[in-house]
This record gives sequence, structure tokens and C-alpha cells, in this order.
Amino acid sequence: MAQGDTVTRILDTAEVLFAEKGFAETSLRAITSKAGVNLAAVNYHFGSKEALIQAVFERFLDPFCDALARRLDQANGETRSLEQLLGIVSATALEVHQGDARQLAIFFRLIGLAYTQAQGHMRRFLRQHYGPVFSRFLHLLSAATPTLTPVERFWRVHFALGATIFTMSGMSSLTAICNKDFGEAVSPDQVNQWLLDFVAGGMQAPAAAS
Amino acid sequence: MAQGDTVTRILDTAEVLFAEKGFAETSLRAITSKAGVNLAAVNYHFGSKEALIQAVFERFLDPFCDALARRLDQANGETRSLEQLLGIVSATALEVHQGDARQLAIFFRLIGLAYTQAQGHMRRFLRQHYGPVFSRFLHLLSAATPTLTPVERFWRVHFALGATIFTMSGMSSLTAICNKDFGEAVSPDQVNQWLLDFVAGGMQAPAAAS
DNA sequence: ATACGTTTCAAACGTTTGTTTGGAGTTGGG
DNA sequence: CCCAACTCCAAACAAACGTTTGAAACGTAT
Repeated sequence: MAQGDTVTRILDTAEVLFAEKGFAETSLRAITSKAGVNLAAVNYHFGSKEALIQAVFERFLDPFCDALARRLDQANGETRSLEQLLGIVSATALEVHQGDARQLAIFFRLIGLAYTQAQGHMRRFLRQHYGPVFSRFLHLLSAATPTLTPVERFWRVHFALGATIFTMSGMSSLTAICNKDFGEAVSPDQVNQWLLDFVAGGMQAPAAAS
Repeated sequence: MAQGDTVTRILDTAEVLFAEKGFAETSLRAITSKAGVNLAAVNYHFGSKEALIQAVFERFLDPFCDALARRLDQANGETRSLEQLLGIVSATALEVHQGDARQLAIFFRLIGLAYTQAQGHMRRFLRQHYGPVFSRFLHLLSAATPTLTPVERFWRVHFALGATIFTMSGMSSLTAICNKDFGEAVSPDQVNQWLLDFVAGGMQAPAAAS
């Protein structure tokens, strides 16, 4: 194996194993042995397991958020439809991972884990580092869905987030089931398009009388 | 403390702690000490930690699936709209937990954990025990969304599942944020209604040309 | 009261975890 | 050439984990 930087090898392996099994279920010994480095390397280069988790998140969230901010800059001022806005986010995710479906699945799986497994430390870290970009997106979203009240929009955003994260993080097993049950091979791009349709429909759904 | 059955006390405590921290992050010592029972009680009454997890799931999924099957029986034969069908599921969940919002949040949080943290054992267990009810629901859903192709419906069901599980499992923290940011107190029933609107809109969204 | 099955308990078991250590390699500048 | 800084490595560390044990406590029927 190419004797690439130990740090990179650890990050690459940890990323995959975390996505597969979660944080607590992945031991440093599993990471280091699969990466072909010494057990002590993690604590030497990162300081602790928690710092390693944080480093994994930084490495894949920083480029994404930078790219997203750049695209939102480009679209600034212009009136944007909801479909266009959602398309920007989707395209950014695809751009950052250069269409690598496996990498994209890991990306969303990690985000999902961050939401469901994050302790206090992690939540604060995510809010502090990536909150500004998110609130900028929210601002543009408000312009694209003018009929919603702020409270309703707040909740619908989380409905959409749930649909996205949940689906994308389970993409690999879901496509497997899909192919088995329907004999149809669906591409991640196709699923992505269907998801956009669903989210756009949900965001613009009329409020029931109730 | 009422010296209620040790088994019940363990199940009650494990349910809450699992929902709070996940399975791997919750130790038997944490469960037994909070429940006020001896550490060995879990292995004595359940056999192992994995069996305890399974027992927790059975206790809250069995009543739900029974109630859902009963309601689907009642609705059999009648032509049902998508909104009515989704309403049945929602009402069943509310009925089983008698409107206890906290219990309902735990319910969905555990389902979410089962999806994201489930190892091979758990997945097989869930499919085997609750697969039939789920496929019956899917059959009724097909009748309620006749314009969708089977593949598209498959994916939209998972989009909807994601929105539901994700939102409901994070309900407590989300309502807290909502109240802080908007100064508006929203009831779980209200969120539930909004979620139904969103899901119905997403399920019936037109397929894009692409 | 005695005997028996069930339940509880403190203590210990063997693993596995994240982390630390001290010395052995490696590298580049004085 | 040698020193210093950096990196790696085998080994050990304390702590926490799930699980097991054997005896004490309990309730119940004979």
C-alpha cells in the first residue's frame, strides 16, 4: 500500500467505519488495524478519539460548506424558486464528492449520525462552525416559500431534512432492496431527483383546515 | 419507591436511557443503578443485553402493531384516501400511547435507532415480527396512490418514513428550539398535523420531467 | 417448622475499551 | 557526524464493559 500520510490513512478508514457502525461501536483498534497504522497513532496525531471524530467531520463538512456558500453567493439577488434553491444544495453535495456515490452515502450517513448520536460537545461544534451558512440558506428559503408562516417553515425544513438524511444515509441498503424487489437498477442521481420532487411537494403542500 | 416488578422497572428505565443515548452508549450499570435493581438482574431476567433490547422493542411494538392491524381491518374494503390512510397510522400511534407526548417521542426515537443502529440480528427480528403488518399497509397505500409506479412509491415511502422518524425522534429538542426562536408554544398534535400535510403533499407531488 | 424454587445481592470474572509510556527508528540542518 | 525534532511501535495501563458465580433472602406449599 502506498505509504501515504498516516493522518490521511486514519481519517479515510475512520470515515468509513464510523459511517458503517457508528462512533461508539467503532474502536480505535478496528480503525488502526484496518488502516495499517499503530494503535497509538490516533492519540499521537489527534489527541483523543473525540478529536478524531471532530477531525473527520471538519474534513468533509468544510469543503461542502465553502462550496455551498460560494454557490449561494452566485445566486444572490436573483429571485430563486424553491426547486432552484433545493437544486443548489443537491448540486453542491454532488460537486464536492465528484459524483462518487459511495462517498456521498458516507457523507449523509455521518450527518445523520451527528444528529442522532451527537452528545453536547458535537452539537455545539456543529452549530458554531456551520450555523452561519445554514441560516443564510434559511433566509433564501424564506423568500422561496413566502406563503408559509415562520413556524410552519421551521417544521417543514426539519421534515425535509429528515427525509433527506434518513434516505441518503441508508441509500446503499435501500438500493439493494429496491433492486431485489423490483429488478430495476436505480441510480443515485435518479433517487436524488425523486427526493427533490418529494421535498418540493411537501414544502409547498397546502396547510390543512384541521 | 413502589417495589414494582423488577422486570418492569428495568424495561421502563432501559426504554428511556436507550432513547436518550442509544444502545451501545447505555451500560447495564447505568440502567440497573437508575432502576434501583441489582446489576445481575438484567442477565438473570433477560439473559443478555441484546435480549433486553429486544424485549424493550417487543413491549412497545406489539401493542402498536396489534392496534394498527385492528384499525386496518376496520377500514378494509372501503376506498380510502391517502390522507385517511396516513391518519390511521398517526391515530394508532397516539392511541397506543394515550396522548402522552414524552412516551410518543421515545417510541419514535427507538424506531429511529432501530433503523440506524440495528445490527443484523435486530433487522431480522423486526422484519420477521412486524413485516406482515407493514406490507399490508403498503398494499393499502398502493390503492391510495394509484398514479405512482411501484419503484417511485417505494422510495417516497422511505422519504416519508425519514421525515416522520427524524422529526418525531427529535421532537423534544425541536419544540424547545421552536419555542425559543418564535415564542410560540406548539403542541405535539399540531406538529403531527403539519407533518401529515407535508407527507401527503410529498407523496402526491408530480414527478418532474428531469 | 421444614424444605424447595425463585429472586436478590456483593463480588469477582475475563474482555475490551481509550490512553499512556519509553525506547527504537527516521529525517534534516548545523 | 551528530544532535534534535519528529514519528512510529510494542507493551502496558487503568477503567469500564457484559457476564458469571455462590451464597443470602424471600415466599410458599407441604
